[in-house]
Amino acid sequence: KIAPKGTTVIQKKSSQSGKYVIIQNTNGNQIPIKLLGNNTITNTRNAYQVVKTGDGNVIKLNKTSTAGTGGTIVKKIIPASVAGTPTNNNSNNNSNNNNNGTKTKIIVNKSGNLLINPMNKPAVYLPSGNVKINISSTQQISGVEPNQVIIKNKPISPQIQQKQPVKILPAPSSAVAAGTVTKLKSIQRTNLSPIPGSSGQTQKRIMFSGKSIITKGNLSSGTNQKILKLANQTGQGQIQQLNVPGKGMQYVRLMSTTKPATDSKIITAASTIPSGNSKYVVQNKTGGQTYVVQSNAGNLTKNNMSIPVKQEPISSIQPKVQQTYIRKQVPIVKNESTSSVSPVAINQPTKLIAVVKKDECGATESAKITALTTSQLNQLQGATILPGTNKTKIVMLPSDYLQQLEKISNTSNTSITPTTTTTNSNITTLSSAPAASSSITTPQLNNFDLGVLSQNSIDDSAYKKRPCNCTKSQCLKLYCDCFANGEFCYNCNCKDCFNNLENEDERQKAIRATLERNPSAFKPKIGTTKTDEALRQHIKGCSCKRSGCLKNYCECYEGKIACSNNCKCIGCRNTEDEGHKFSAEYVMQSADNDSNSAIIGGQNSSIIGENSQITGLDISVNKLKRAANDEDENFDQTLLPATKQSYSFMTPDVIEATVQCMIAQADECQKRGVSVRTAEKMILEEFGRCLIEIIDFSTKNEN
DNA sequence: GAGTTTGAAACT
DNA sequence: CAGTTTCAAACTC
Repeated sequence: KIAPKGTTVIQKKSSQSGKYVIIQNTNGNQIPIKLLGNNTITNTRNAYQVVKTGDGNVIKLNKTSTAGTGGTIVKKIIPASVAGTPTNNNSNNNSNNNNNGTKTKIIVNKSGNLLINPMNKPAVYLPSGNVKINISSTQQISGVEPNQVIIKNKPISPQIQQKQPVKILPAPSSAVAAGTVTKLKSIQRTNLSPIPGSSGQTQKRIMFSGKSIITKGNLSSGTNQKILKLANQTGQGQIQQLNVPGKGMQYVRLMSTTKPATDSKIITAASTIPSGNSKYVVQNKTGGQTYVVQSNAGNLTKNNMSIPVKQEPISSIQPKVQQTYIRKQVPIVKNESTSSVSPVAINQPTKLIAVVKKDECGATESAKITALTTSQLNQLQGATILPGTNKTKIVMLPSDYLQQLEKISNTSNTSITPTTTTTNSNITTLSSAPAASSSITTPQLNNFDLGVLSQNSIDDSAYKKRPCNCTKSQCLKLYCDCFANGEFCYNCNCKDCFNNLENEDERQKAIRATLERNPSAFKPKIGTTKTDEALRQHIKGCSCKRSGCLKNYCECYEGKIACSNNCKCIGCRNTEDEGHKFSAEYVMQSADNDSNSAIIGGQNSSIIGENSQITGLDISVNKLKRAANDEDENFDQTLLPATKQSYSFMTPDVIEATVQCMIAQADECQKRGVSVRTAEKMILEEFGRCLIEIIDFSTKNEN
């Protein structure tokens, strides 16, 4: 940080109370600045001195002289509580100061701003001409003791003071670029009109994690409690990790903003869950709100592209609905890069959308709603019971709890043993109360209570982030992929990990340090040229020497792009000229084990896999695969099926828009009160219409 | 799964 | 900015 202009360091001083730098301003006033913590006075350069404080701040001071023995401590730090009154008080027994306020002072005003009066005038509260230096409050910077100040020429950066849910723009992984990774993102909910009679209905929100079934409220007729299952134990006021693929770990906090609801319902009943579709629309029976949108990777696009889930401020959705829980996202770092996750004020209610987890045990995929009795709940260790009535409790369980429950149900004959009922809809209840079971498994769909458009719940793959294995970097260096992607570590195998919320301070420091080294450190490495959006290039280029840029050591190869002039590689074979060879080689190498093979091949690929319907075309699969990786101008792109087009057109925005249309259609269905089957049909037709538009657009817009 | 290779990141 | 070291992933056996 740069000291006020004109100041010079005249002495470095240590005392029992710490280290000081005595600076002299243009008026000859000597001002001591106490350094912080284990600060050190480091390099003395020719032109300036650099003072490094304990927290990593650097004060850069012009150096004109080292002479002088001044350095009278003019230490006048007025507590904020009393600093509101202009004062001339210099009570630190400094001989060079008097009490008439004519000497330079350092005061702290009410706002916690450090004021230095360099004009040798009486110190008054916020006088013009004073140098105003913002300081952080001691609550906001760790390691800063009371009465210590950090001098900054600018306010503390917002990401320190306010944790805004702005995420570092992650560098797109190669898999994402290929459009093949199952990815859960956010979808903005459309305004869904409430069902009449919803006014004043108290509702709760659903919290969820990628591995959880989350539901809440009591069932339509049962008196049992439901289980919310989260990845980790959590509860109101506690922070819960949510892994939002593509956005990394998101941390949410459950907070109560109102009294517990007397009776809340979100999922009231389940109908038979058909398979083969792509989404859940779960609606409050009485409130009329659509709460849950669940997509799965498998069906919507045939490319394992998943449907995002997004929060939306509740105020724009249902003002009359009383909000019980809100979601707070904790930021990673402030970044001007766009992010689909908008900052959310701490106390701003948000709409939460739940994801229903795939039943890992069942042969068929299913959603699960579980109900337990109080006695059972009391025996659930690790569960957090959220406020609710006796009839309605929300319980959050560790992610593996359902499995535990299933084991219990299979092995135990104690009172906790639940009655397991599996219905056609594969909704399993664990309850001793038949009423609850029936309420869950009723095949009747009441007023679009639960329109399940897809049976393919999201499995873990939808949340999979490649775990890191860092051992020495504490996951705070770019060596760590999680950190480099702006994500928290989650389900990783790292040691001494600091890339988590518990070490947010350290993490923020690391982020700042990384950005200091390279301001573009968190930006995508692979961008597009200005002239050709389709031509992706590694911005920095690789520097491979021995791999020929034909192995995943090479970032270009890993990103499935050819090396460019940006590269400094030696013996590169990853070029446009060798593109055919490279691409074919790549496909042959990767088809077997690459998860991306789902899109460009594989037995079950609906596009160009062995069972593909288009294999009859006079194009070999390999040629298609190869061409999909080529920029071969001689290759007839129109021969390509969705593979190529999907890169260009199935962008997140397009997918999001598509799903929005489908949600709107669902809303329309609900308004009309059509049957579920009709609703499914209408929504699928809407999906088809969207696809036609996309295809239409793609054929008209080659770029 | 252990050991080696590789190249980006970090450091000097 | 160049050279070296560190690091974690990719790769090999």
